[in-house]
Amino acid sequence: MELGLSLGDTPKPFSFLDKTQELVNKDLGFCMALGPRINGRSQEREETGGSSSDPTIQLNILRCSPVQINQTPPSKLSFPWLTKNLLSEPAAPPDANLQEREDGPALSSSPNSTVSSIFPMDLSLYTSHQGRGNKRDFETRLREMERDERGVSNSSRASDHDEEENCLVRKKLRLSKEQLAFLEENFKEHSTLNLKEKQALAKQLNLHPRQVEVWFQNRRARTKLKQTEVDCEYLKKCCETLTEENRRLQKELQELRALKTSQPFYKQLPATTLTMCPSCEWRVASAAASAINITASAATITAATDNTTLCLSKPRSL
DNA sequence: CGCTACGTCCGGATTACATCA
DNA sequence: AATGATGTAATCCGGACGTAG
Repeated sequence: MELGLSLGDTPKPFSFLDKTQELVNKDLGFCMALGPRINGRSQEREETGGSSSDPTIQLNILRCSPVQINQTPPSKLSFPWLTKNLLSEPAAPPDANLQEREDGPALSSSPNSTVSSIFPMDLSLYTSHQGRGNKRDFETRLREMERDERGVSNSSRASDHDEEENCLVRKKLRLSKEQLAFLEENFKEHSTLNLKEKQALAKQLNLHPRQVEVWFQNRRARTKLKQTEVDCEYLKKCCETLTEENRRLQKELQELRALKTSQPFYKQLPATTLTMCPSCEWRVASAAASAINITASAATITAATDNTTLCLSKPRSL
């Protein structure tokens, strides 16, 4: 289940408020909607990826040929270098910035892989140099390594791991513009990945599946954070509006109370108080009704209605 | 059928590094 | 060159869910 937070680019941040407009009109409240959880484990997504514990399926996926990838790509991308590079030896992506990243692991295509990555490899599977690694961390990495071993035969990665292990330096990967664009395009299509998509994406980007997974997790978190900020702004404005409304009504009420003490009978209301309802807004009528409750006896109202019929009549659009 | 252990994935919080002003 | 701010990749942790025994 997920919170019913709508996307910020919609004119109305909370789409479900359409159905509860009356509620919103009457009360300012914070609403949450519950809906089916949409993630990698949802029915339709999961069935494309198969069981996560099925190594056979993983192998079949990862061994697909470039042609297969082109036929069933995870996304309908049309990067100029994508098709070309999938079918040929990877050339450097059109990014000068990538040339500067040659201090990292060099781009290398796996001799055992039929799919050449379109991006330079810059793995950042590192060990903790501050003794922060724990059993869980180790197990997680081990799991990734094992999965990679099952599905991806990439000798260069293994050597990179060794280098990292020896260095014991935590390096932080900076994804290239192309990698980010590629990930963003995929994220636009679906914000979660099943195993198949994750591995295919990792292979194309020459990253570990874990890195792709982490990127999607962080991306979802950023999206949610951004949306929360948008919703906060919306609620803040609602709050300000209602505060102002409340202030105005309080003032009206005070004026009416003052009138009541000085002039107990509506018959004697000055004309100025009657000019406030040329459009007979329900709020005005409501304020007048409050005044009635406060000040008037039935007899007084009866007497007053002669002169103030319009103001005290039932609001038109209540 | 219910229970338990295990594996996996996710969200949220946090850390740590790279980059920029 | 030093430094603080910022962005973000990566980690940690707990919860939910599915599956096998």
